[in-house]
Amino acid sequence: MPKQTKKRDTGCPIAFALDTFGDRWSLLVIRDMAFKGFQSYNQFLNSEEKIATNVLADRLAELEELGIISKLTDPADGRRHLYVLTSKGIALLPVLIEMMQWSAQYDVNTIVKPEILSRIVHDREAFITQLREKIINRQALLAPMSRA
Amino acid sequence: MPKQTKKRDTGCPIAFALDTFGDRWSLLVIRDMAFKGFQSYNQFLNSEEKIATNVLADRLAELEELGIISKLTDPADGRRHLYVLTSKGIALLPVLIEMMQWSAQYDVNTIVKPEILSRIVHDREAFITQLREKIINRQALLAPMSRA
DNA sequence: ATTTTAACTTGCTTTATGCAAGTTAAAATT
DNA sequence: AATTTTAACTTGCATAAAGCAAGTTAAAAT
Repeated sequence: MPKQTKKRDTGCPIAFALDTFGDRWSLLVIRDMAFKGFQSYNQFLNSEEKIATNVLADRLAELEELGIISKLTDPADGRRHLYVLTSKGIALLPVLIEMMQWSAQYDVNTIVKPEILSRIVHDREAFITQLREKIINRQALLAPMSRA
Repeated sequence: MPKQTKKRDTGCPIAFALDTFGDRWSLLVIRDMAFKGFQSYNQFLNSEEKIATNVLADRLAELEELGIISKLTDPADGRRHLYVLTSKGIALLPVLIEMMQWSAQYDVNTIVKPEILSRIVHDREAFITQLREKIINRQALLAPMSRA
C-alpha cells in the first residue's frame, strides 16, 4: 500500500521533492523527528494528527528506503526501534523552516510564537544551524557508526 | 472530488502547509505559474507530468479558494481564463527554492543547472527577489486592479 | 509462566486519483 | 450566417491510496 507507485522522474526538482515527501504524512513524521525529537513508532502514532498504523508503517519503510531516515534497534530495549534522520533528512530543515515562516504568516491559528517567527525572519541561518546541531547531538547518543 | 476533506487545523505550520499544498499536484501548478509563466488551463494540462483534467480543475478551484491564485477572464479571448499568483502564492517562492536546492543535491537526474544551484546557494535572497519581480511584472500586464 | 508493551500486519470501507468521453460557450473559419 | 474549432471544463467509471478496527509476533516486565 505505497503512497505512490508512479514516480515522475522528470528531473524537475519540485516533482522530485513531491515524489519524496509530497504526501499527507511523510513530512509530519520528519517534523516529529526534527522538532519534537520523536524516535519511535508509538511516538509518531500518538502524534496530534493521528496517522493510521498501516500508513505510518508504510511511510517509515519508504523514508528509510529513500535514505531520509534510518532505523535501528534500541540497545536498551529490543522491542523498540529507533528512527533517526540521515544527513539527507536533516538537509530538509530549510524546507521545513520556510514552510513554517509561510504558515506563520497566513494561518490565523498558527502556534508559531512571534519570537520564533522573528528569529526565522531575522536570523534564519543561525536558527537552522542551531536546530541542526540539536538534532545531531540528540542522535549522536545512539548512532554507533557516528562514534569512531 | 477534493484533495482532502479533512483539514487538520492543529495550528502546526507544517500541517497547515501540507493541508494547503501537500498533495501530488498543487505545487506543480504553482511551479508552472512561478517558473514557466503558465497562466491557462491548457498550459497546465500539457505540462510534462500529465495531470488529469478533473484533478486539475479541482486543484485550480481549491487554490483559488485558498487565496493562492486568482482567476480572471482573458480580456483578449473570452474563452480563456487566466490564472495568476496572489501575494500569498508568491510568498511560497522561498519554499520552492529550498526544495529546488535540496533536490538539486540529491536527485542524480536533476535538471537544475550548476550555475542556478550556485546562485541559490550563494545569492539566495537576490535570486528570489529577481524571480518575484519577474512574476509580478508578467502578471501586472493583465491584472486590472494592480494598475491604479 | 503470564501479562504487558512495541511494532507491526491484515482485511475491509471510504476517499482520492486516473482515464476516456461528453458538454458548453466563445472564437475562428467558410 | 452557419459550421468548425478551441478552451475550459464535467461526468462516469476503474484503480489506487488512506482510514479504521482487529489480529499477530517477539521482547520485556511482572
